[in-house]
Amino acid sequence: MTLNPRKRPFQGRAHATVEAILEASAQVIGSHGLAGFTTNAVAERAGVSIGSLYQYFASKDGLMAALIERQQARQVASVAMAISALASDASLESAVRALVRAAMQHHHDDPLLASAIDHEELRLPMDDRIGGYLEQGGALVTGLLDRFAGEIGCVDPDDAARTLPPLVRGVVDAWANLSPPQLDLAEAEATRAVLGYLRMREQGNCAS
Amino acid sequence: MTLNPRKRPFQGRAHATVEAILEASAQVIGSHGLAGFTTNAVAERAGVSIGSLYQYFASKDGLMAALIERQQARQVASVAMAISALASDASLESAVRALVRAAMQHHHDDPLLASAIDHEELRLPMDDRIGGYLEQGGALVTGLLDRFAGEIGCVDPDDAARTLPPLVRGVVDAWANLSPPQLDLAEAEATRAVLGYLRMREQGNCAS
DNA sequence: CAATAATATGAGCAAACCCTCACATCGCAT
DNA sequence: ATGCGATGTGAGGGTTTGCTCATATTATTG
Repeated sequence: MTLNPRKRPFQGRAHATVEAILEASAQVIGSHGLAGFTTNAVAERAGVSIGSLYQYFASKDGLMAALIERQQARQVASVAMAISALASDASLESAVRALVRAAMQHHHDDPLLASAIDHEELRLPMDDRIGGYLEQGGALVTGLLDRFAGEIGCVDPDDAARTLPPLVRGVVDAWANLSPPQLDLAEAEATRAVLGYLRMREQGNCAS
Repeated sequence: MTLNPRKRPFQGRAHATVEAILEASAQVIGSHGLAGFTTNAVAERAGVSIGSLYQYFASKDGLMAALIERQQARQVASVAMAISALASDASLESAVRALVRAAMQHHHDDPLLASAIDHEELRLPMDDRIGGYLEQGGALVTGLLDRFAGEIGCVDPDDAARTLPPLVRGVVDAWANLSPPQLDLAEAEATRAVLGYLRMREQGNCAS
């Protein structure tokens, strides 16, 4: 009944097995949705036996929890990468654009996987396991906002850090899931929304 | 293999049965997620036999498709209601606020259900069944934007109609799913984002 | 080269799954 | 009242599911 891992991989090949299982999970969900996400299907796709899967994951939900954690970590890493790659004289607009691009990558590669993780994250009790990533992501955004404190309205940085990622996510998903996907518009619209949000001045209670 | 309904309810009680099944589906998903969404569980919760369920829905996926359609229709209806309830001299801000509130209702009542529908909508081939609602919702938003054409920047109304609903959705979900939920901030942040998006003027290619 | 620990296997069990079908009940028209 | 179509029933068939465990293979250690 626990969601925690069952056994740690000590040797190299064990680590490779765990990685193959997680990658296979992402692929199965990405192509057949949560409805096709069965432990047998994952094992087959990963090219390992079902027994191996259950040596490292205590249950199907445990596997899902690990997958969520992996995706969260990747998301934070790609945002961090995008920020650190920013030129020192970058404009607010180009900074926002870079962040939007980073966010687009994951969600557009695999909208089925992204929405599945959204759902399972709500269902499973994993507050403690993703809290850290949320905090890291928040810190990255607040750090960036400080750099452009002059250009932005009176937003509370912590609020912005909570609001912006899901905002971008929602807009990007909507445009990217059209057929055919409208990636350019997705980027443009998300950027517009973020910049509009950041620059807005409320009706006067803002210390100019 | 078809997603279409199997038999139409002619008598009143049959219609009640169909409604009970759909409502039970929403409740089951809302409390146990897609993982708990089984046809037997739905029938039991609806207080009907499993046989009755399969008289009106050809398959589990067919039931899901009908549920998605129902939810979409409700969403459009509540937005239409919010718009028509607007005072004729309402400000853009109060109009946006009303729309945000309408959007908040569904997603906050049942975030698990909302995210499940998001996922299944991607997995199932139902472009033809939800296209109409998308169009209706778009028409409502463009109509509203025309009323405030002076106050807003140079947004394409069709783009805005596609961008705004998921934008609001993302922001509201993020704030409403905290524990404890921050409904006031959800409304404030979503409103801010929408107003910022609408009022923004691009860097000059806007026919003032 | 043992010997021991780590890793991998897959047949298969109990439970749950989706869905069918033969039958019972209900409501309306005549 | 009678007939007939519409509606409701639920046991259970055939399949799939999550998961275990006895066993085999591979790596590491002394």
